[in-house]
Amino acid sequence: MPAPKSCSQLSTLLLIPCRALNTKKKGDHHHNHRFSSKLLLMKSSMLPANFHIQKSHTPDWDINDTNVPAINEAELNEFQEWADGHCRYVYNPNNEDAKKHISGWAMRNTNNHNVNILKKSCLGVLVCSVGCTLPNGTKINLRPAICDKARRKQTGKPCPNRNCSGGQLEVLSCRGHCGYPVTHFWRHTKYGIFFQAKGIHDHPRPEPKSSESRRSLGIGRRSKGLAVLLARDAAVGNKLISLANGNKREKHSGFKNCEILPPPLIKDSNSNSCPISETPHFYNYPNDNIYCMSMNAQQNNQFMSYQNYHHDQLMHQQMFDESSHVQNYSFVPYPNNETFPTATMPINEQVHHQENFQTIQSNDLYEFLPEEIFQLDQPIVKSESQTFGVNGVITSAPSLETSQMPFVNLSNDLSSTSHSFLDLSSGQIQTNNKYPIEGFTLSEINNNSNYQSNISVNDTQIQCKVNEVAVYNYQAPPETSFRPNCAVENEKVLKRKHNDLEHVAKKQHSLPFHPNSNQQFFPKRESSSLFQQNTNYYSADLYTANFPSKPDVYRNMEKYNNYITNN
DNA sequence: CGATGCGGGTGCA
DNA sequence: TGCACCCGCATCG
Repeated sequence: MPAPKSCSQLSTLLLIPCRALNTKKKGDHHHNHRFSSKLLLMKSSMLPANFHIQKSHTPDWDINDTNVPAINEAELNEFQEWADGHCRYVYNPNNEDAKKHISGWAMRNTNNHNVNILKKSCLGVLVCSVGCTLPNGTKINLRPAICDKARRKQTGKPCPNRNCSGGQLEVLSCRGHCGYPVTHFWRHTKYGIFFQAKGIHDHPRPEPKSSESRRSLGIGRRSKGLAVLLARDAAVGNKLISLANGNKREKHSGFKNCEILPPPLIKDSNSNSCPISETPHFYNYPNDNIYCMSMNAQQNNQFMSYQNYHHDQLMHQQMFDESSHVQNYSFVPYPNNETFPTATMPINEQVHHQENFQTIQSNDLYEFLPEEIFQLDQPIVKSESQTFGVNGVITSAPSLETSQMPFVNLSNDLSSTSHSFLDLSSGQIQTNNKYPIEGFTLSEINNNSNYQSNISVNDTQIQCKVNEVAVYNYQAPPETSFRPNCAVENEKVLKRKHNDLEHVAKKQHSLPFHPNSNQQFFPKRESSSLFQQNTNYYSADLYTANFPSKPDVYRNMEKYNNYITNN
């Protein structure tokens, strides 16, 4: 393994107890035997953003332990509304939120046939089926109803964004735990309310319950007057929150405190969780990393938006799933320097957790006209001049108009003509001047021992550009695209992705073939003179790769020709 | 009406 | 056997 480069900036090597990363399912004996009692040497960048080692004074426990430890009052945690990642907390038994098992995530009760432990699973988030964009650039991220019946009523309803044409609400399900929904466990003892979460949400946050009530006031029915009032209220409120609360919100964010803990003292052979690689780097929707829009936090117009859900982007997501572990990582000093001073996190984790960014929930923005937004305060600006810096700090807002499938803007440098890309069929990073691939920095790959075996690259940090897209030589999911030693789960994930793609395919129903490469692709609506013409395509080979039995569905040269003609 | 919790039951691995 | 998930029921606000 080569010596890490630029460690001070990018990563640190850490010894992590495997149990700290959670073990494999019981049935996966191979994994258990191989990892459960060992230490792993890992790059910190490969760890979840919310990973840090618990302080030693906190007792170890697992929610399924026969006996959970007694907890001193001093060891109780503050309530985490947005707990994410594998984490455990013990709340004060009198904490009202904990008593109600509240979560910002839409969690529904799941019967685990254990009267002592309440189990809940995440329902994901309601999104627009066409991935429309609200006037302020955010996406629809509504809270799914917990009740199945009510949720069924929600889905299929017209997108509440009045600027959306034809979109319907649909559930973006959570698959953050081995392809299954993230689960929360609650257990009450006289010492405290024990909480444990398994999995990392791979979808945007839904609107919190607190804002949900607004919908019942009529916003959802597009009652403009009230909606504008409430939207105004919401936007101002968000600004005020960002101003007034500052770090305070961190306490409730799940960003700061979410921990992956050392193994329980009482080994629980029944515990079910994913192995080390269950991080967004491996298979979470990597398009969390794209189309993130944020503002300068110090200008009080900060907000975050996932922008990540669009059916088009599922394609992109699939493409990037295979290389998600080599996407741009960012270096973020961990809030608690005592415990984990050099944690790194990918951008998407920042988006998940960084509370410098406020979420404007879409329900606050029904009927939200740009001019109305701009009347509120400073405009919610999108700037193309700002960038995602090398260290991954989000400071840019990719153009919402010019890029049909926007990417993280990684660079201001638009002059580069040489690009590297990951050839998934060979596992090799290749360089040419024709087919760049976006969204990762090669220095991360270089330093990544987990994935380095078949990858050799220059020590050049390649940064790709907004609007620049790659013909993607997709053949088949490589081994490294999934969790190592987790074949069963990988298969599940693949199956679900397959279903996703099928879903996408039905909606897209046609993709053209690239005239020169015989690959399918997503055409761009607008081509930029900055880039070579041939790079302005999204490959869709993965469609045929995933649906070898029905390639015809995606072949429609006529449509492509029409497209070329019209554009 | 929907959130929440409980629990019987099924299918899968 | 453990887990995800479905369903119905009851309670509560």
